Amino acid sequence: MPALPSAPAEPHRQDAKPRRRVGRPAAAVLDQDGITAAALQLIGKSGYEGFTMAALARTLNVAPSALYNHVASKRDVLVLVQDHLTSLVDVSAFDAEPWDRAVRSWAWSYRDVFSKHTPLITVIAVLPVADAPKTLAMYEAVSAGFSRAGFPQGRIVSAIVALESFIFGSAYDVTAPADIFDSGSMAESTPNFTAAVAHQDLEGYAQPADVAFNLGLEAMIAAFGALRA
Amino acid sequence: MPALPSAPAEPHRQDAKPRRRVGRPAAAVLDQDGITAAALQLIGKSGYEGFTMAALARTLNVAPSALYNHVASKRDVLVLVQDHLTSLVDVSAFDAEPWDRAVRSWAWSYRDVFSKHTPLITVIAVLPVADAPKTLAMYEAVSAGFSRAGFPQGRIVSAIVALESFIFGSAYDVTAPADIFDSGSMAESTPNFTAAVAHQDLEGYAQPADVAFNLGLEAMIAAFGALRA
DNA sequence: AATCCTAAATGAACGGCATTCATTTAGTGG
DNA sequence: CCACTAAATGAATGCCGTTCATTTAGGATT
Repeated sequence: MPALPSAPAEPHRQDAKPRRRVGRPAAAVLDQDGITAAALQLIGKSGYEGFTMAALARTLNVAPSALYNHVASKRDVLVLVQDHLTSLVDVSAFDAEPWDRAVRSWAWSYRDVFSKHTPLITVIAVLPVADAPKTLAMYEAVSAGFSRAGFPQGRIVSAIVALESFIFGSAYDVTAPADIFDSGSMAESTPNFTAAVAHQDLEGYAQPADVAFNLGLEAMIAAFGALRA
Repeated sequence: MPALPSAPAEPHRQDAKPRRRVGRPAAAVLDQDGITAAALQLIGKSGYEGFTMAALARTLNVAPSALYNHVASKRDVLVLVQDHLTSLVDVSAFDAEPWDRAVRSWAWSYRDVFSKHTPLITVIAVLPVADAPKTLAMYEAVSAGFSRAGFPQGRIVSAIVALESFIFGSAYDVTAPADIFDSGSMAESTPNFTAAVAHQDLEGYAQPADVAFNLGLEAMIAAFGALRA
């Protein structure tokens, strides 16, 4: 949905002003923060298959239709959850550590958060930052860190996007089944790949997904680090 | 669904043997190839929102329930489509060009194919290769190319997975709205990021997504290239 | 204190969805 | 010609997100 300059009285707002309006009815059972918290808890308990508007309403002791006074759609709820989760991503290292360590710490944290919420990746990957203030705050912290480290300004956004793309893809990878690369009955016809799978070096990591993530992340850190002034 | 060792008479098979069984009824209106082709055409015309089992059946002049004689679920159809699309990814450069050029050509082709089919990424990213023979064939071609180029065997799979993760994430990026990084009213509170967006260098590319993809891909090619013997 | 206004909750509907199943159809091997 | 069976049908199921006319209840206005 692009912009809508003068939409009159939209049912929901992103910035959680503490319910002023003019002051009329203060006894609302529901609000966006409550919905977000309940959604997060429901997803944790039932997963994304069990996350329905009806189930969400049930945990809030409310009729499903009541949710639509605070949220325009189920997708809206997912956006709220996504933005909350992004606030859990650790950007603190950008204030305290050298650039490469900060990127490493941020990237692992980012991947870990969303590997438990891969269905949100389709939402976050194409969501305008204006609709997700906490996500925007993360970008601010990261780009400030890049700037401070002498990263050329014209490439900051591209570098962040490249890292983020890698992070999202790697988050899926975490959830892949352990036997994803078993060739099964086709092993004879794929000798190179089958051998590569059999001899994969785990490099001390517990999960293959961690090895691949480390490999790609270090590649980017090394190459991007060389761009700094 | 994990393995099912002795499932009796499963309704569908991946390898398209030319309809033998014993030889009874040869006049089937439907088969997996026809379903795949029709699905691909329907998706092209109506997108993934318009892709329903009912709509698919309609294009085949068949009742929706008839599809279930050849396919166990809608997800199964998506797997068939995904595997077909993967066969469109260009791996030919691995036979004809040096490693770095081959990786570059393969990665751009892979991203271009799936940027038009991002809803399939959730499927392909966690799908066992045994369920997708053409996808397995792609892995074979790529890992053979890595092997021939002197890439250490223990890291071939991890390197491919890292590249693939980046490719999947980047495919989403292609579909992002042009104004995704507009901070809107929050611009004053995010000066570093807002400036980085304003001064982003497009480096001659038509799309910001291409700049980021190039940046990340070249980083990986450079770092992985150094691992070769 | 009585009235008005309005945000927010309700419950019944709607259309669409994937999927199931009892039944019918139509070729083929015996 | 018969028996068998894969494949097609069409009705039914249950769930989903969402809409809407209606009711409720608390602060504002007088």
